Parts: sequence; structure tokens; C-alpha cells
Amino acid sequence: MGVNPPLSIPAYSTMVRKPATIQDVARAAGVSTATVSRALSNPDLVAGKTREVVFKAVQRTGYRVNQAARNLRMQRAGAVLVLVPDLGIPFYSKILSGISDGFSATDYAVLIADTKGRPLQDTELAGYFTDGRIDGVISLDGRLSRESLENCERQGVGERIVFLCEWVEGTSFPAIRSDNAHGARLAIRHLHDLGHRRIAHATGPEGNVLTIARRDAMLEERARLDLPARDEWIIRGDFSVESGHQAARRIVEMAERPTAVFCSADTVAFGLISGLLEAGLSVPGDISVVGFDDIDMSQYYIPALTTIYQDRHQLGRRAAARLMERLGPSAASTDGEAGDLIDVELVVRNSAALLKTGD
Amino acid sequence: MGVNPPLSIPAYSTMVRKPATIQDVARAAGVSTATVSRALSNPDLVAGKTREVVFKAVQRTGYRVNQAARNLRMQRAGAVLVLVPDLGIPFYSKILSGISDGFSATDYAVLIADTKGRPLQDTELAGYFTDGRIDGVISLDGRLSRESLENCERQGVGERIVFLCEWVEGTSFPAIRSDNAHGARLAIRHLHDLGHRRIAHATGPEGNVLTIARRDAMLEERARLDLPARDEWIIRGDFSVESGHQAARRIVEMAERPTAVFCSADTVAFGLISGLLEAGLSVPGDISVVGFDDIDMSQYYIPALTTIYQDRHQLGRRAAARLMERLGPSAASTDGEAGDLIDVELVVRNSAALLKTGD
DNA sequence: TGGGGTCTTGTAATCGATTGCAGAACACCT
DNA sequence: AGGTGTTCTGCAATCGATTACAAGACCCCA
Repeated sequence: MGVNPPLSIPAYSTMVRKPATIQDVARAAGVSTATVSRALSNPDLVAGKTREVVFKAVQRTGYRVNQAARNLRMQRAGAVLVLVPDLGIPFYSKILSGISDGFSATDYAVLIADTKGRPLQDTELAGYFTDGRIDGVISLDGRLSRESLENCERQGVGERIVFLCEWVEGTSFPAIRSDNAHGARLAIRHLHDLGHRRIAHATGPEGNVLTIARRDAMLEERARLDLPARDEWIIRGDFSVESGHQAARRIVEMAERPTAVFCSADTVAFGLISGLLEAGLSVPGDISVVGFDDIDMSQYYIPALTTIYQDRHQLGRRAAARLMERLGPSAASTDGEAGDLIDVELVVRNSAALLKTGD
Repeated sequence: MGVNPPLSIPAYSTMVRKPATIQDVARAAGVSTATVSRALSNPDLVAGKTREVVFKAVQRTGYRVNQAARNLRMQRAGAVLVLVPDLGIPFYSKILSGISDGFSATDYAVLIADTKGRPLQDTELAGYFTDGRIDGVISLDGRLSRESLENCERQGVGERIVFLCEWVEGTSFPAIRSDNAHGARLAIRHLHDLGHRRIAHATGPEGNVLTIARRDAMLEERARLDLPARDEWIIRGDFSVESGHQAARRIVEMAERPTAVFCSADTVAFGLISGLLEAGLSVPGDISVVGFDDIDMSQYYIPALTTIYQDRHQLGRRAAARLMERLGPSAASTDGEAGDLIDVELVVRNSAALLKTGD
């Protein structure tokens, strides 16, 4: 006696304890598992005294509800999936942060999948639902196949899909999005106010809904203001910096050069400005440029970028809220539609200037 | 007879069918659920004929294994958690894409949590494990509390944590990271080769391991090259564009101004350059600047940024692989350590130039 | 004392998979 | 025919929770 226990037996405190189950708590509290469950999830149903005893036992055992078991029993997955067209694009980061925020107070986990590397199979999305892997989807990807969506509706989970930023034309899923058309109009009007008449547009990828919304509104506004139009002033691209860089080359070679360019994204504007400078043109001296998005970098670019601000964090939060609302017990179907369009603002900085009168 | 069924009863094809369970398949195939399970997960154990019958039944019923049930039975969560200090920072986007790739071939889901909004409680991380919510963690956040980590080890899940980019000093968790010291040396040598002697450094946030690694290596290399040192040339900041912008102000006011600045991140460099230009100094004419990271924007910034390239996608993939390896059945503990340090490269562009000889 | 109501609790089924164990079926050899 | 071995399959327990149902405890009032 008086000797320490043999060293080969680890001290109790360092032993790997298996996590306590509801059984352990029940035993410790001297009640049934049903009572423990109720005390935790529906405290009103158990007597005050018992409740105390159970809580103490929970403390003592360090019990935490096993989510896998809980979800199985409750026939839910406890997770939502966010589909991102390309995680490598900085535009999405703040949106994700907003979504993440939107779910932080709930017990939903946020799963993220990049659809760039490997686009979804037609049955895959519906599969995640029947899998028991997810309860809902927020899609930032507007190119989901119709097949995918139909499969989901066939499974009866159409109500659990929400689009964000992009959407699929001709479907009726909720789509939280910025007022793209208004943004485009603001940009064109601003350039018009600065005296510009020959205005070009560097578009996003062909077929993309944002490309269409912004281009169409741009064309309309330009027509409304009686500005000249030339086909070559609509320059196809995608939302990448690289495509802006290429657009610069095209512009430099044009016979009748525009004096201003409205870009479908800030990244495009960066590439464009960089390309124009390489060609010896100055911005905004020779050509004015307006972007779209107002990403973090824009205010520190040189020149600081005049652009259309999208509240990305807000977009993310709103989409999260919208999905929650539809996953909840009573899906008041048509309600809330009003809030799905988020306002944008013109942010005036230094990349667009008064047209030189000598022109 | 001859009339259609009443319209109030939906046609079978449009009815919401509950997903098929393993029971349904067993019934359809005329075997037991055990056989179905084995046919799917361990085909060698069932006779070829039976296997066929089961596969057909699976086809017919559209069965998919319910992951929640499977995970519960197998005592795993089927998910890994990625802790991101701030999802709003574009630097992380490509890393996430790499991680996502790394897990795409597995049946692990990727959960993402932003630790900026609400830092983790000490018991929270360990809680996610005992919860049955996650099997492993990749932390991009080096400021996890020691308590958090100790709690995990107490639960016996210390083996399932991998750090990425950042790490916690004094612990022995695997940490996939760039060779930060080498990067800093490359930057300083490059500036030295260009003739610069008075070299400043805009650091990251105080206490951050990357800040320390890059600064210490910078100081060493500067000493090794016998370059002058002044305290005010080490300018504290964080990794934000804003902090670079502030650093510019400080530099402008210095009595003895450096001719070159090594920035702890590209974003800092952007802010710095923008600030210097506002103050009437040109880059690289008056001051040369080198960044760190080589994010997408850097090659299109004006001037295009000379910087240290980090292979972010690779970092992500590698971390994913490392975690998988540790979650697997036989955790060969010490192996693979060698591959945890990822090489960096100097990318020479236009923001750092030969020192003007008149200086 | 007995009947009816309200609170509180426990028993046991259930969610949908996996797997140890044991028995059935079959082959092969003497 | 009988013994031995291998291959295949099914029964039933199990993972850890939730919850319908029933029963016990207690109170109140006629």
C-alpha cells in the first residue's frame, strides 16, 4: 500500500472514454431514456424536480445528443447543401460567409460542393435527398440541368430548393438575387451623365442568366437614352479577369472605339483596365470603366473602381432564411416573394470620368 | 366503367413515393436484408446469382443507401469540418476548392464553418466529434484555443485533426503548409539582387504563426546579407488591404524611407501600392514592392505584382489526403511528415525594379 | 369510497442500416 | 453412407435517439 498504481494502467482521467449516451444519463439520473429525452427537448412535459435531476446527470456525464441517431429517428438529415459554380472565384466567398451566418443559430450543418470540377449527374441531387444526406439546397449555380430539378420534384423535394444570385429561367423556385437590371441601368445612366455616348459592354458567359439580365437592361437603357449602338461594342466573355484582358485587345483594334465600357463584373473590369494600360490607353483618361459587384479589391484598385455594389453577405443570409422558412413545419408557399430582390447601389470612384470635350 | 379515375386521386407517377429502404429491396428480391447489405458493400460474400437478383431489385426500386442509418450503425459521421478564419477572404477560396476536390471521390461530406463571426467555444470542437457530427477536422485557423485541442485529445480524437496553412506552435498535429521561411528569403534576396538595401516589411497580425514565420525569416535573411535594420521598417498590420493602405501612410512619413517593401500578403501589397500612389510616390519607380500568396488578381494589378506563389489548390488537396490517411483504418502515425511542407516560388512581375542608381 | 380528470413516467416500437453467429446447402473424398 | 469443409444465407441484436400508448400517482368532488 501507499504505492502508486502500476504505470501500465493509464490514469482514469487520461483514458479514452466513449461518449455518454442517453442510456448513461438515464441510469445516472435513475429515470428512463424517454424522460431524459423529454427533459431535453420538451422540458414542460416533465416535473420540475425530475428535470433538475436529469440536468445534473447530463452535466455529470458530459452528455451530448448524438445527431446521427436523432436525425435518423426524426427523418431529417440536419444539413443543407450549397452548390457553388466555382469556389475559386472570390465573389462567392462573402456570400458563403452570409449563408454560414444564416445557419449558425440553427442546428443545420452547411455542406459545400463545387460544381466546376465535376458537374452534377441528373439523379445526383435528388439522390442526396433520398440518401438522407441533406434537407435542402441553396444553388448558386444557374446551370443545373432541368432533369436534375425534375428529379427532385418527382421526389417531392422541389420545395426545398432555393436559388441564389443565379436561377433557372422558366422554373418557379425562389431566387434570391440582386436587382441586376437596375444595376445595369445605373451604370449606363452614370456614364451618360458623364457625357459618354459610345458605350460598350463586356458580358459574362453566354447563356448565363446574369449575363442576359445585365446585357438586356444595358441595351434597353442605351436605346432609351438614344445612344448609338454597334454590334462589336457588345463583347462576349465570361466573368474572369482574363476575359476582361482579352476584351481590351478587341477594343484597342476597333475602328470606332467606345469612350466607356460597362463590365459585367469587377474582375472583368480589372482585366480590361490592365489590358488598356498595356496598350497605352489610360483609364479613365481615354476610356471610362464601370464594374459590377464591388468586391473587396475594387476600392483599392488603381484607379479605384466605379462599380455597382451588391450586398453579398445579405444575399447569403437572405437565402439561408428563405430556405429555413421552406424547411420549417408550415411552408407558407407564396409568402416572402417580395423580399427576394435585393437592391444594388452605384458606387462612384475613379475609373469613370467626364468625357473629354475635345473628343 | 370506362371512366377515368376521379381527379382528386393523383396519378401514380406523380405521387410522392417514399424512398425505398433496404427492406423494400429485400422483399423485391426475395432475400433477407442482410443479403442485400452484403451484396452492396461486400459482393464477394454472396453467390453470383443472388447478387444479380439483388442488383435488379435495387434498379427496380431505385434504392439508395440511407447514409444517416449507415453512419449511425457504423459509428461514423461521414463528414469532415473545415474551419476557416474568415470566409470573406479570397485567399481561402482556392484552398477550399482543393479540399473539396480531395474529398470528392470519397463519401465524406465537407462541412464549412467560419470562425470569424463566432469563435469556437473550448468544448465546441470536441463536441462536434462526440455529437456524431464529424469524423475529422481541417483547421485553417491557427488560433484555436489550447483548451479546444486538449479537449479533443481527451476524447481520443486528437488524431483526426489536421492543420492547413496555419498551425498551433508547440503541438504535434500535422500541418500542411507552404515553406513560408523560404518564401520570405526569396523575396528579400530578389530585392537585394535588384540593388535594394533599405528593405521594410509589412507584417500580418501580431501572434499569427505566418506573421512570425515570414517576419523571422525576413529578419534573418536581411541580417545575413548585412542590410541595415530599423525598427520602424517593420510595420505591423493584418493581412487586409486596408492595413497595407495604412502602412503606406507610415512609410511616407518616415525620416529614412525604405526603397523596397516586402508585404506579408498580396492584399497588403495592393493596399500599400494604392496608398503610395495617393501620396504621389510611384511603384516601382520610387519604391519596389513584393507580395506573398500570388492570388488571382496579382497578375492583373497595376503594376503586375511581383510575389511569392503558393499552390493553394495543392495545399487543399494535400490536407484532405492527409486527413483521410489518418481517418483510415491503420493510422501509420509518423509517415508522410515529409510531404507536409509545400514549395513556393518567386514570381517576377513589375512591382519591384532595379534600384535607381542616383539614390 | 368510487369515478373522472390531470400530470408524470415508463415500456417498447421505430428510424434504416450492418454484422456475429449459426444453420442450411452443397461439394468432395474415402 | 458418412464425415469434413466451404460457401451462402437468414435471424436477430445493435447503433442512439424519439414518441405513441398505457399505466401509475395524485387530486377533487359527489
